Formats: sequence, structure tokens, C-alpha cells
Amino acid sequence: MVSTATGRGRPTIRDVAAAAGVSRGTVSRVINGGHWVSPEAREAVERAIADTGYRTNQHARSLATGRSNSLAFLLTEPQDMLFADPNFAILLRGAAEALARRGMTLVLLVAGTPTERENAAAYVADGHVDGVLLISTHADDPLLADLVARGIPTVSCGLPLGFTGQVASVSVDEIGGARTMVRHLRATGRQRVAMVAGPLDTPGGRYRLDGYRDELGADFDERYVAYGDYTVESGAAAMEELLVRAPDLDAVFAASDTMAAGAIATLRKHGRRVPDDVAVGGFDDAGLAATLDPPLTTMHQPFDLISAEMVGLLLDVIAGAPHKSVTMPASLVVRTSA
Amino acid sequence: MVSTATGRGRPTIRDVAAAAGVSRGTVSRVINGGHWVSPEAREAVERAIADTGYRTNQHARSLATGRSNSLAFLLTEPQDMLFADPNFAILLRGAAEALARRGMTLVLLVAGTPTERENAAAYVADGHVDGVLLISTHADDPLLADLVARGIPTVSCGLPLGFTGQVASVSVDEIGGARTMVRHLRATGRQRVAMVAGPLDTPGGRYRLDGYRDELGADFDERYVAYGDYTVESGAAAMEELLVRAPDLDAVFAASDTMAAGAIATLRKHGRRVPDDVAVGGFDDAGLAATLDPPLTTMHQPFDLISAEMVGLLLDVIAGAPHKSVTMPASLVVRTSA
DNA sequence: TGTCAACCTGTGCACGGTCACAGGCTGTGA
DNA sequence: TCACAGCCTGTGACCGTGCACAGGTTGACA
Repeated sequence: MVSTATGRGRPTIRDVAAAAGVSRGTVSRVINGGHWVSPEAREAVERAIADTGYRTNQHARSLATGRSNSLAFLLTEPQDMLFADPNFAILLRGAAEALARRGMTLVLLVAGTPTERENAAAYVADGHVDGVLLISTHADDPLLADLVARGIPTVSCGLPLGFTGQVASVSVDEIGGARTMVRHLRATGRQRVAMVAGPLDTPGGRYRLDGYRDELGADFDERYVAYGDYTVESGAAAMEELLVRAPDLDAVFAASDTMAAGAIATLRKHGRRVPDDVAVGGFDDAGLAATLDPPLTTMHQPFDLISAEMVGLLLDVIAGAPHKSVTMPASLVVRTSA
Repeated sequence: MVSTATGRGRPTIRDVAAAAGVSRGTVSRVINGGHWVSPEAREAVERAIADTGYRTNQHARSLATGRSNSLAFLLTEPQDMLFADPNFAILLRGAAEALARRGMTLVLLVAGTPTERENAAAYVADGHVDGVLLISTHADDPLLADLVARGIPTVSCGLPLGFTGQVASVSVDEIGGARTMVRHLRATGRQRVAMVAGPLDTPGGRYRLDGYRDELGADFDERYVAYGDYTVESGAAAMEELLVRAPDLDAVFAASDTMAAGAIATLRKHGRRVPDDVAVGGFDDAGLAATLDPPLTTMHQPFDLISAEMVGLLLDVIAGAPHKSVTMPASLVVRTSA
């Protein structure tokens, strides 16, 4: 019997109570943990729930409790950089799945333009979601400052440079990953490993360079480093620069796959074969890595694990746990370019 | 003054009413359209809203109205095919933006596994969202049947083959797009245009082939058609088949960019130059189209417009309008391959 | 002057839960 | 026999909004 006692609409907690011969309070107790409820009452309620086909009304529950049972996936990327990368989709999907497993849902918030940012901030501040999964590459994001100031539970994807300790985060081991790649390049016999680094105000720009420097130790030489901004074009330009400053280089570690793609194009233009003359290593294992010519050796970011971890961490923060910063290992994916 | 009259929590409609010297009902009327309310009362309420910093509580509103002010973006792709394509992200982002403009939000629902499908169906049936933006490539999707049976407002992305007329949809002009591509190939002097078609139980498989056939008219020849399943590998295999059956072909129209990528690989393997010996045209303008070697000439799907149109259509359906099917034009993007 | 429509306003109830509190029952120990 | 703790249950208030209804005011018109 899936009809309701009252006859109209979906069965409510009252219908269940009536069917079970108990009060609303008891039904509520059974639904939420069920402490201090006699076995007979619990069984009766559970049967009544099954009989009536009762499902709790989230809107009513949210109104009463103030919680919403959903998290926001907040994107603060003005450009479509993240969007263009299949990894982003993996992150999004992973988060949605991790939430679905807990009976929660994911609300997608896009905050590209200033107007959108305001709306998103208002939406979050209004308590429509219990917390925020923040996806942002920029270190000095004012939106993050806003979230922190309002005390909204937040987990950042990637280390939030200006807010260390103030907000929980999940990030890949940038330094360790960079060191792994440099070690790999040198292990295959390369002597002079150059680097195309990213902007220093992003964690990927800063810490991947740190890892490169750490691994090289005394062999580190400023002339072998050039900078890009994660675009393909900037990688190509940085490579041009390196070929002038350090023409004897025999390997390049790019701080992102996109910049590696640009670097490869430049190398080819100048007649340097990849990987025969110059080995090229990237970072991210973005979608284009496998389809590049030659297929790119790179550091894989475990976005599926990262998103699951972010969800777990955020729920902890919501429950009152202190902020934590979790680091996930990057893994070397050897293809052809190095 | 952004504090509340009662002192605790956020200001409610009562606080606004008190501040404006009117009743709750009048405040409610001002908020919702404001018909039948005197100019003075409206002004007083508006000022009171600004003074108190009042924002309407969606949970309470949803409980009272039964509406949720959000739509679901429902993905029914078992594999990550859609996810791997940046176009998917454009679709998602476009939908989120179109909703944000209306003060609504987008809930992401992933229904890959059977369990996920059930949960998603239950979630939707529970009235957590007002309607569903369905993203599915499979024609006979049981989830769609379920949605239709339950009378849940739905808009499909792409023509839902088994449900013509039963559900609103937004799709690209498959036939017209295919004809445009074939016309382009012939206009550049190609005489024997072959086709790598997709599965006939998908709209892209069926209608792009129809367009190809229509455009060729009397010149259509069954031997010049092979089938794939949208994967790169299947495109490569179909191309092998075509080279055997119709070795004199001088152009290929692939029903997707991924299959075009496979076709190009096969052609190169057999020493046919692209586009010198064989011109290749694709469909979708997927992310990989621009980075293929040579860059792929293809039909661009306007996913940004499609998503906005889907949202508009779904809101119409929710408002009680009859189901409509809207077709958006695909545009030819000429790169190097044809 | 009475009737009536058009306009504006306030009030009570409903939406479907949660939670605090009071109170009943039972068994134990003084 | 009484006090009291431990367990279980029911009730009323409340979360913040929308909506139907009733009623009040005003002006036009017969």
C-alpha cells in the first residue's frame, strides 16, 4: 500500500505515526538514529514507513534544522581553463558521487563574473548549502576571504596560499611530484634539466618550482628556469627563451601539460627532436597529455581521490573538526616524451 | 542596520513587517510580484527589506509552495565519454549560468550505476527539484521513461528517439549540419565522399547519416558507409573497412570528431595524406578537434546556446506549456583537414 | 442613498518536519 | 512505602513562508 492515510499528496510523518500506532515524535526518533525507542515501536514504525512509502521531506527538515544536506561546488575561474580540462569533470563527478553516497547533493555554483560572485556569496551566506568545495587556482581569491570571514565551512582544492591554517584544503604533493619528475628525467640520463614554471602566486607555480630546485640541489641554475601562465602559448614562449639562455638543455620539466605542449611545439620548430634531443615532462596528466605528439610523460593528479577527500574533510569541518590540510601523492605516468 | 528585530538569527518576514509597519501578508505580496499593494506600502516594505538586510528563506518558501527553485542536471552516461569532452563542461556551465540569472540553482545528479540511477530517480520524484535537464545519448533510456511516466518536467539534450512528442528537447540540426559538411567537402572538389556513421539508435548516428544521404541524393552508395560507436578505435576500424570496400574515396565525413581522429590515424597508416589525398570532416567540434594533426574541420555544436535554450524550455514546461522540440543550427568550422 | 466593483490589507492556517519538555511506567535501594 | 533514576512516549511550540479568506475603504453609478 503506497497510498497515504490522508488521501492527498505524499505520506507525511503523521501518516506513518498513525499507521504505526505511535506519535510523530517516536517516528522522528526512529528516523534520526533511533535512540531511546523500544524495539517494538521501532519495528512498527519501520513497517509503517515501508507500507506507506514514506520519504522524508527535505524542505521541511531543512526549515526545522537549519541544515540543507547539500554542498556547493564553487568555481571561481574567470576563464574556461579549468572547464576545458577533463580533469575538472573528474573532480566534479567524484564530488557528486561522494555526496550521493551520503544521501547529500551537490549544487553547482559558477562565480566567474563579479555579479556571479556576489550572487554565489549571497547564496552560500543564506545557508542554502552546508559548506563549500572551493575550486580556485588564484591565491588571493577575495571570495575565499569572504567565506572565511563569514565562517562558512570551506575546503579548498589546492593550497590556498594566503590562508594557510585558516581553511581546510586538499592538494596534490606539488613538491614531491616535481621532485619525482626531475628525478625521472635525470635517471634517464639527462644532464641539464630546464624548467618552465608557472605563476608564483599559484601553488602549482610556486611549489613545483620548489621541488625542482630541491631535487637539483647544487646543480640548480637560475638560467634554466623560465615562466609561463599555464597557457600553451606561454609555454612556447618560455621555451624560446630557454633555448636562447640555455641552448645546451637536454630536458624540460613544464609545470603544466598545457605549457609542455607549447614547449614541444617550440622545440620541434627549432629542429630539436622529442624525446631524442630533449626530453619533456609535464604535470597534471590533463586530457591532452595522451593525445600529444609524442604522448606526454607527466605527473598524474588523482582527482577522483582528491574530490572524495575534499567531501570527507568538509563534512568533518561542518561537524566541528579543526581545519586540516591533506596532501595526496602524484604519480609518474611514463609515455613517450621522456 | 543589518541586525534583526528579534535579536536572534536572520531577519524574517515578520521583522520586515514590523519595521515597515504592515502585516506579513503585505510583505509577502511585495516580494512576490507585488500586485494589489499600495505604492506607500510597497516603498515602506522595500526600505524595511533594505534596512533589515532581509533575504527570503528558500527552505520555508519551498515547504510552503512545493517548489524548489532548482533544476537537476541529470547525467545518465555509464562511461565517461561525455565527461571527457570539454563540450560537456560548456553545457553544464551554460545551464548553471542561465539558472543563476533567474535566481535558481543547478543540482548535479550523476546516474551512472544502477544504484545511482535509483537514487537519482527517487531524489527527483521526491520533488527536490522542479524539473530535469536530461543529458543522455542513449535512445532507449529507461530513466527517461520513468521521468515521463511520473510526469516530471523534463527537457532532453538531443532528440529522445523513443519519445518523440512526449518530452521537450533541444538538439542541434543533425541533418542540416551533416548536409553542410558534405556540401563543403564536395565544394572543395571531392568526388567520392565516404562516411563513418555512428550507432543508428542514437540521434547523431541516425540523422547525420540521413543528412549525408540526402545531400548526396543519387550519388549515395551504400559501400561508402561504415559504422563506429563514437570511440577513436571504432573510427579507425571503420576507416580500414572503407579503404577496402571503397579504396577510391577522396573524402570522409565522420559522425563525430573522435571517430574522425581514428579515421585520420588509419589514413596516415596507409600512407594517405590528409587533406591532400583524403579530406576529413568531423562533427561536434570537440576539444580534440583543434589539437588534432592536422586540425580538424568539423561542425560546431553551439552548446552554450543549447544549454540556455534547455533551461528556458524547461521553465516553460514547468509553467505548463506544451512540449516543444527546438533545433539549433550547427556551424561549419574550417580548419586544415578539409 | 444604496449597491457594487475594484483595490488594498490583515489574519489564520497549512506546509512537514525537529526538538524540548513533561509525564508515565518500571525497578531498585533506603 | 517512598524517592529516584532510567527508559520510553506524547504534546505543543516553532522553523519562515505562501495563500485563501474575510473584511475594510473608496469611488462610480443607478
